Amino acid sequence: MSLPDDPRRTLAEDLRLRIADEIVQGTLVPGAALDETELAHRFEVSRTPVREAIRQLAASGLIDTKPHRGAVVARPTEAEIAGMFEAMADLEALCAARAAERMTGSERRALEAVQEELRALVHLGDPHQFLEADERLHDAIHAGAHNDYLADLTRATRARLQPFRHAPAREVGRLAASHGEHERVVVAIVRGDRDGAAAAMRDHVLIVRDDYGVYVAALPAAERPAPAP
Amino acid sequence: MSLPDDPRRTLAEDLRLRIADEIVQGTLVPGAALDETELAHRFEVSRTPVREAIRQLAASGLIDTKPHRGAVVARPTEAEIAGMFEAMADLEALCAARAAERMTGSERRALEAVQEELRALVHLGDPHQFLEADERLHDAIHAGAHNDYLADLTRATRARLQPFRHAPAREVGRLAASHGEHERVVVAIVRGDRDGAAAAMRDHVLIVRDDYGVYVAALPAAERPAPAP
DNA sequence: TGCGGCCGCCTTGCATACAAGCGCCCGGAC
DNA sequence: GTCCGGGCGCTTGTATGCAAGGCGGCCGCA
Repeated sequence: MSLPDDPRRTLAEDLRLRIADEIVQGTLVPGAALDETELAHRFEVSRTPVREAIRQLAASGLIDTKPHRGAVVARPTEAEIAGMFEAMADLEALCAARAAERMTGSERRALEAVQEELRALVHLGDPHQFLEADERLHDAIHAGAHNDYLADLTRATRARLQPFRHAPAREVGRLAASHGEHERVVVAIVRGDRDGAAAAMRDHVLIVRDDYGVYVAALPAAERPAPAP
Repeated sequence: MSLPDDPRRTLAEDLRLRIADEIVQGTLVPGAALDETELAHRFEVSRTPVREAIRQLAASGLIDTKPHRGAVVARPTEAEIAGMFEAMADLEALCAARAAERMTGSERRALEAVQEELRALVHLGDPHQFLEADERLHDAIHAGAHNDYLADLTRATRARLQPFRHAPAREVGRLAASHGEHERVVVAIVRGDRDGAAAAMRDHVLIVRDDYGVYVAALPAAERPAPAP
């Protein structure tokens, strides 16, 4: 199962990607402890590359570490999550605005093609495929902004919030609504309407945030994000 | 000289701060190689904590690493630098806008106090002290936005660009001009003028970027950032 | 019986030893 | 003379061993 997939990469880099994946996929839930020895055994490597992977993930914010006390999957407070959602709305809006100004013709066509895909997937009602294509749509917009640094920041923010966007997004009603919100964004971008694209994207992200809020409120208190640090 | 300053922190963390400092201060220039063994000797530690520090710095973007080929201080292309400046303008503008909306009364007064300090320092003409206070002004605005995540992103971006903002900022004429630009920002924030604060801050950052462009153009070709990746 | 301090285990932090990849240099051939 | 290929050295990547710090449990005392 855990053979060294790609001998070109280093073990530490490989582990970083795998652990990050387990976090954003939800296999490792926020608050879960990351035991170096256990991870080393699980991936059949020594502790050294595990430690390096953990350090990198800590720097990227996905996990929290305290000296001599180990690492846990980051478990931000409600206020921190709210702040990250707000920042994500701003960043995504910026990307959309820039994309509206700068996308090439073929980029705009590719964007519309993904949106068409999403339209089809709404009817199929498969949340997994839908979310995958949704990610591609956002990715196309980030790339269309033609600013790699901004795109990286936005993607990193999405990754950090991913563990908190998972469950609510699976509600069926959400798919169609999400598609409609995207429609406004895509139309504005293709038309070159910078401010419209930004506004539509911001609204979309803020709706996602509100959905998350509703979802959390329905959770038993023990499973909610920590209210205090 | 290099005694273990604070026994509470781990060596790796300490090294990370020290190396980051040498980069933003300009002691380690973009493109300089970071030899693990050499750093280990210089700081009188083993390679292990050095490696961990390097991994964290790589994750934060201050240095570049390639497998089996070591680490160098990040040396972004001209296009990448331009993109980071653009993103910084957007981020700082966002912070300013939020600060205009959300700063408390005492935060606004503190902001004005720093601006007063800067006014005095312009006349003294000491670039070092001026830049230090300038940093405090921006920091106060980041904090005033009341969104820690956004503030962190903005500060990280400033840190990454710091090596490229150093030299041109020392021109004497720049100080007075910079102070004037700040004045617009501070007045708008204190007044609660969200859009005005954002616009003024964006202008300020873009002027800094343009100054950098002029500075680079005057440099001998060999010392300029790489034009291609 | 409840509380506080001490001891020991388990985990992380650091050092060192070993392996493996990459680049450079030199030699040979065209 | 130039270009290609192989060996050597230096660097990074990984494993392992050892030390130190934190936390929980246990025991003693009030």
